[in-house]
Amino acid sequence: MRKRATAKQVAEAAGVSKWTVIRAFTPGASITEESKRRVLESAARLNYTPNLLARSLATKSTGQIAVFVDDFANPQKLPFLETLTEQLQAVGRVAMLININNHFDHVHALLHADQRQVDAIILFGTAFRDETLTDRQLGNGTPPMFVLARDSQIDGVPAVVCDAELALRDIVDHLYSRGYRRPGFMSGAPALSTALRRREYFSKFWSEKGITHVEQLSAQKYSLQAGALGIRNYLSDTSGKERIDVLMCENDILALGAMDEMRGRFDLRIPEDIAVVGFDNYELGGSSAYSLTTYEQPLREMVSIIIRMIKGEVDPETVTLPGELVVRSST
Amino acid sequence: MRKRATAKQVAEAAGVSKWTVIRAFTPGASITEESKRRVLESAARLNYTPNLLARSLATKSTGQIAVFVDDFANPQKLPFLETLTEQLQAVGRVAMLININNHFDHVHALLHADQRQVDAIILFGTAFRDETLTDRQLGNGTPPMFVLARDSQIDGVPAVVCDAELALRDIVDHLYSRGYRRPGFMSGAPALSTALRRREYFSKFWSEKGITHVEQLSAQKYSLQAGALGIRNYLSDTSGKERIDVLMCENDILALGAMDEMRGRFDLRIPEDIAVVGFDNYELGGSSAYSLTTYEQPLREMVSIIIRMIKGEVDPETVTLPGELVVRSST
DNA sequence: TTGTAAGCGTTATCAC
DNA sequence: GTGATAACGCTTACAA
Repeated sequence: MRKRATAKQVAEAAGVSKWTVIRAFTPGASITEESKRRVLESAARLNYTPNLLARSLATKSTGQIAVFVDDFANPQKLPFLETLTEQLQAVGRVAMLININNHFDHVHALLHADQRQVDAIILFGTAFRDETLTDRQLGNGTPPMFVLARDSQIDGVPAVVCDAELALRDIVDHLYSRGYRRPGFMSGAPALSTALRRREYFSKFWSEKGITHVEQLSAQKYSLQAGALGIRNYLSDTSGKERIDVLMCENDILALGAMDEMRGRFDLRIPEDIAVVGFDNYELGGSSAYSLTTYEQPLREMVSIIIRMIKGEVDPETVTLPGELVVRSST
Repeated sequence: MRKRATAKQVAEAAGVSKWTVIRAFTPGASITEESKRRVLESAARLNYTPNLLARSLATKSTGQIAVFVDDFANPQKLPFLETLTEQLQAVGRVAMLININNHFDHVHALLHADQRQVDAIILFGTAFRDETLTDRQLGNGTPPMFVLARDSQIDGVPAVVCDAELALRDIVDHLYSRGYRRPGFMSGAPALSTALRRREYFSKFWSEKGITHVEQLSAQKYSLQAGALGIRNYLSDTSGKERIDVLMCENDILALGAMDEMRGRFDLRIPEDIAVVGFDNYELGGSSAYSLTTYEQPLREMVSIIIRMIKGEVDPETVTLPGELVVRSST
């Protein structure tokens, strides 16, 4: 059975009251050097550390931030999680990682996080439906929510995203200057595709260049297989001369899956037969096997801003940040 | 300001005592249907849900499991985290994701987790040094620890791992039967390499087949770049005829990095010039670009067992589980 | 079946 | 600067 020392025990050992013990552990509290020394000494001897649980109950702030994730197939989640945990911990917070896939429906997860008194909820999902969160059955007490790396369609819930308009303008400019004229766009989950707005801007900027038709491919979800299937369906149905000359995929994973399929099953050369563009700058896309042109999100800044919103240092408003085009030999 | 209804308020609204309210929310408590109905009704109206924080303080059990991660470069962490969170949540627990990289040294993280009264700690790291955790400065009250997916060198801390002996026997048998006779092994972080024991068994089984020399390559850490660098150093220093004919990498990421380098910079064919084997069965390794022979860990079972240990349903003892060889065209 | 008293380990606030 | 009182919201006895 676990047994931890409490402030009370330390107090007795040090010959002071438990409130003095608390003061010794409260930066800037008014306490004499002498008392503090004695308290810390006894504390060390008894192996005492404050119980954050009890503190949270009293202060009504847990320092715990729930992070909702629903798409573990995208390896790009990992660097985000790394940065997120790192920056949260740097300001004394900690991440509660909550899987909102399948069985764990969102409302339930929300309820659970709420019951655990988290200070905030970061929606770092991909395919979740905003509608399920819109009504927020939890009444007025719900912890503040923030959406990371996709648009928010929920009223009063701000998002921190990479600026899709800037990104797609850069991408289309690049492709146009490379001479491509028959663009295609492969989207993943329908719900997210609208939220990311990548497809929308892709079409818009092509049409500004006089190219009004963008071939639409759909992968239904975000995975290698889905990307492969998406391009396979298209290529099987379309003869060589009618094919697109460049394919933009909604993220790198789709792009990698599509590239494999194009080369492995259809013997196409990239970029000679079809060029490919992704989004995210996932590490493996940069390998010589793929050398995928892509767009990098300003991960650290995005995370940093969302944390400052949580801390209340920045007004909770949707923020879009510029990313960076990464040109490689797939275009 | 947040305001949640408390059991007391619900009690007043329902015209009962707060303990009756508790009972209505405690499965199997003795309470009349009538009381329960009235309580739940008031609770619903007031939007009441139990405060898990207060409960934890009273019960001395938080249902929170700290997961220590120090290697976010390996995408294989993601499916593990997915399974872990899924299974934890299925039994009413939740994962606290703790980054123990760089600045966040392990002892500090341990202390922090302990102060938050987590029920258990899962060490799901790669390169952490066991020594720093061995003494466990926290005294006797430390939450139980478990190591996931690598060996434990800490006294009294059990590990749940994929059986390296079985795995390497299968792998070496396979390579031998394919006719390879000049094996090389690329290891990553020195600390982990010994913990994984893959190198050790690789050499052992080759030597049982009469091949006593295994070329040792080192990548220092686990990443694409490290894998690429490791093989580059070796190939630059070794002329064609003296080269190994098969390279086993400690995990898939190293293998993918090495393959890129072998093909991109040295124009080698895989497997004709050098065959490659990885470990983990990371999804991308199965793509046609790599088609990497590898070994799959029994992820779900590993997670399941560690959770049962946490719940106390299984004795906390180190467990090794068999995985499965996945043969593809890289060998 | 239900109500009461005591306790979990802190913090906030006010006297001294 | 220090000690005391009350409170945070729940659970676990135990008594009615």
